[in-house]
Amino acid sequence: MNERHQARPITLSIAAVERDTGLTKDTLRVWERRYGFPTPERDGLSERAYPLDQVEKLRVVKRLMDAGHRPGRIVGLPIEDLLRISDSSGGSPRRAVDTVAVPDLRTYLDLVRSHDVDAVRRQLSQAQLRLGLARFVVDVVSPLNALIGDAWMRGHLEIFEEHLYTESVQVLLRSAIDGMPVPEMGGRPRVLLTTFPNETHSMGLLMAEALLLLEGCRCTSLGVQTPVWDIVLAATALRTDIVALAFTAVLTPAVVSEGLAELRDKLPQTVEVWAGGSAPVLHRRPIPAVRALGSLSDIAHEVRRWRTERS
Amino acid sequence: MNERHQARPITLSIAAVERDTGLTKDTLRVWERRYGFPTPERDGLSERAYPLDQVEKLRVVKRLMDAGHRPGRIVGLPIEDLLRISDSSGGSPRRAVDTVAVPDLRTYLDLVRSHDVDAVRRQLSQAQLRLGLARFVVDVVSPLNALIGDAWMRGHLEIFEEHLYTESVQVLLRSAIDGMPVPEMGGRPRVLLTTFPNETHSMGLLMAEALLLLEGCRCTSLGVQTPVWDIVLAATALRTDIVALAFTAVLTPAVVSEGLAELRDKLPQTVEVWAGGSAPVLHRRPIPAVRALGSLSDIAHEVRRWRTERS
DNA sequence: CCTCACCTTTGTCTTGGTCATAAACTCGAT
DNA sequence: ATCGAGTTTATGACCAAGACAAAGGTGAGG
Repeated sequence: MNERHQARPITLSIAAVERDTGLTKDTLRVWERRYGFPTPERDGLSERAYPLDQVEKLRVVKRLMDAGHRPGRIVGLPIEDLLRISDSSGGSPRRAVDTVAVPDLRTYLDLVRSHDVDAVRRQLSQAQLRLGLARFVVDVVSPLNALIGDAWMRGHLEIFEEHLYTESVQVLLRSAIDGMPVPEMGGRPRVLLTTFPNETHSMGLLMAEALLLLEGCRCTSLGVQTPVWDIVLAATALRTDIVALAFTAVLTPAVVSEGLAELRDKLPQTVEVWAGGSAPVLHRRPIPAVRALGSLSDIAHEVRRWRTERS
Repeated sequence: MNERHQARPITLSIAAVERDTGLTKDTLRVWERRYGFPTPERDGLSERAYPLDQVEKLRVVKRLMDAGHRPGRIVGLPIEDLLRISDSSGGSPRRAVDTVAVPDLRTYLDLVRSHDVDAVRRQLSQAQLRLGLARFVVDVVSPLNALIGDAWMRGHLEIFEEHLYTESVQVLLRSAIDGMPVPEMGGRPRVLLTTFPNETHSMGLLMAEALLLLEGCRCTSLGVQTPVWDIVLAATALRTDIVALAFTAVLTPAVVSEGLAELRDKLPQTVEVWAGGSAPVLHRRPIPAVRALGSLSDIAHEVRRWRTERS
C-alpha cells in the first residue's frame, strides 16, 4: 500500500471541527475574526483547514468555558496555561472516598488503554458486586466518567477507547437495571427520565435510573433528546410525579435555563422537575421550582423528601 | 393558570427546525430564496419563525429526498401530493410475511399510542419468544421501525410515543443480547459495530448485533458516532475481522460515500467493511470493497460466506 | 451589602455571494 | 434504440461582514 494507507488526517474541515469540539461554525469564524484564534490554514480552494493541535486547544477552551470561563480571556493563552487552569480550578473537590473498598480509578483507565474489553467489564462487574450498585454508581462510575472525560480532553485517550469504556459501563448498568425487581404496580413516585434535544449522553440517565430503582421508584426512560413539549405530553400520558433531566455541558447555558423554565411552566404544578449532571449552569443560576441535584447521591434524599411531603 | 400554560408553541426558530428536520440552516435559507418555500414569518426582530405545518411539510420533503427525489421538483407541491408520492413509491416492496405467526404490526402501533409501556413490552416479548430472536428482529422489529417512522413523519405519532417504542425495543434487544451465550474465546469472525459521527441511531447496531451473535460471531460495539480514524484504531487494537456500520438517512450521501471510501482505504485489506441500514446511497452507489447489505437477513449469509472463504 | 443603570462580551442570526460536485440533459456514434 | 461523452443545471456547503439581544461585568448611590 502507499503512504496514504494509515495516514492520519492532519487538518480538519470546519464541519469536522464543529463535530469534534461542539463549537458551531459561526462561533469558530467569529472567534477567528475577534480573537485571532484559531488560525486555520486554507485548503485547495480557500476553505478553512484546522490543524489538529488547534482543534485540541479548542477542546480545552470549550471545557474551560463549560466550567465558567469566558472565551475572550482564555483563547489567547498557550495551551499549557489552559491545562494549568483546568487543573487548579476544575480539580477534584470531592476526595477521600473509602480507598480500601474503592480501587484506584487509574487501574480502570489503564485497563481501558489496554483495550481488553472483557477485563474492563470483569473489573467493573466485580466492583459492582463488592460495593453494591448504589456505591458503585456514585463512587466508581461517576468519578470514573470524569476521569475518562478529562483524559480524553487532554489527548491521553483515543475516542474509541472512551467509546469502549462507555459501552462497557452502559452494558453493565443496563444489565443491573434489567435484573432488579420491578417495584409494585402502584409504587410511587413515578419518574420520567430523559434529556433535552442535542443532549445525546445517556449515561446520566442510566445512573439516575439505577439509583431511583434502588429507592423503589417506578421509572420510565424516554431515552435522549426529547423536545420540551413532548416531555410534557409524556408526563401527562404516563401520570408522572417527577420529570428527571440529565445534562452535560454540550447544551449552552441559555438553552438549559430556557428549556427548564419552559418545561416548568408547561407542566402541572404537581409534577416536580429534577435536573442533574455536570452542566454548571444548573447551580450557578437556579430556576424557580426546579430542583437542581448537585450529585447523584442527592437522589436518595430527594426521593425520601418527596415521599414525606406526599404522605 | 393562564393561557400560556400547556400552550403548544406555534412557530419554531431556524435552529429548532434544523434539529427537527435535519435540514441545515444554510439549506433552509437557500430553499426560501430559490424555491419560495418555506415562507417563515418573522418574529419580534426579523428572525425566521417557521409555522408548524411548514415544518411538517419539510419533514415529508426530507423523507422523499432520502428516497431519491430532488428538492427542486417537490418543494413546490402541496403536502397531499407529497404524501401520495410517499405512498406509491416508498410503499412496501416486501410483503406476504407469515401472517399467522406475525401479528399485524398495526396492533403494536395502537399499543404504543395507548401509552401502555408495559403492554408494549409484553407484546414484543411474547412475539420474540414465539418467533425466535432472528425472525423477531427481521420480521417484526425492522418493519415496525419503518411503520413507526412513517407514522411519525405524517404526524400520526408524537415524538415521545416514538421514543417510548424505541426505548422498549432497545431494552428488549439488549436483554436478549445480554442473555445469549457468549461464543467461545477464539470464535470468529470478530465484528466491530458502530456508526459514523452524527449518526445517533443505535437500533440498527442492536439488531445487527443480535443476528451476529446468533451466528456465533464475537461482537464488540463501540456505540454510535465513531470517527473514521478511531474505527481504524479500534479495529486494529481489537484484531477485528469485520467492521459493520449502520446507517439511516441523517447523513448526506456524500458523507456516507466518502467516509466508507476513506475507512476502506485506511483499514488493512484483510478486514471487511459491511454497511447496512436505510440509507439509499448504499445501494445506489456501491463503494469498492465495501459490502452493502440490503437487509438484515443478509447477515446470516454473509457470515457463512466469510467462514467459507477463510476456511 | 444590595440594586440599578450602564458598558462589554459573546453567540446567533442576517444578507448575499462563490463554488465544487452530482444529477439531468443533449447529441453523436455504434 | 442504446450507449457514452460532453454540457448544462441544480444543489448544498462555505464565506464575509454586519446587526443585535442577552448575559456578564462594573461602578455609583442608597
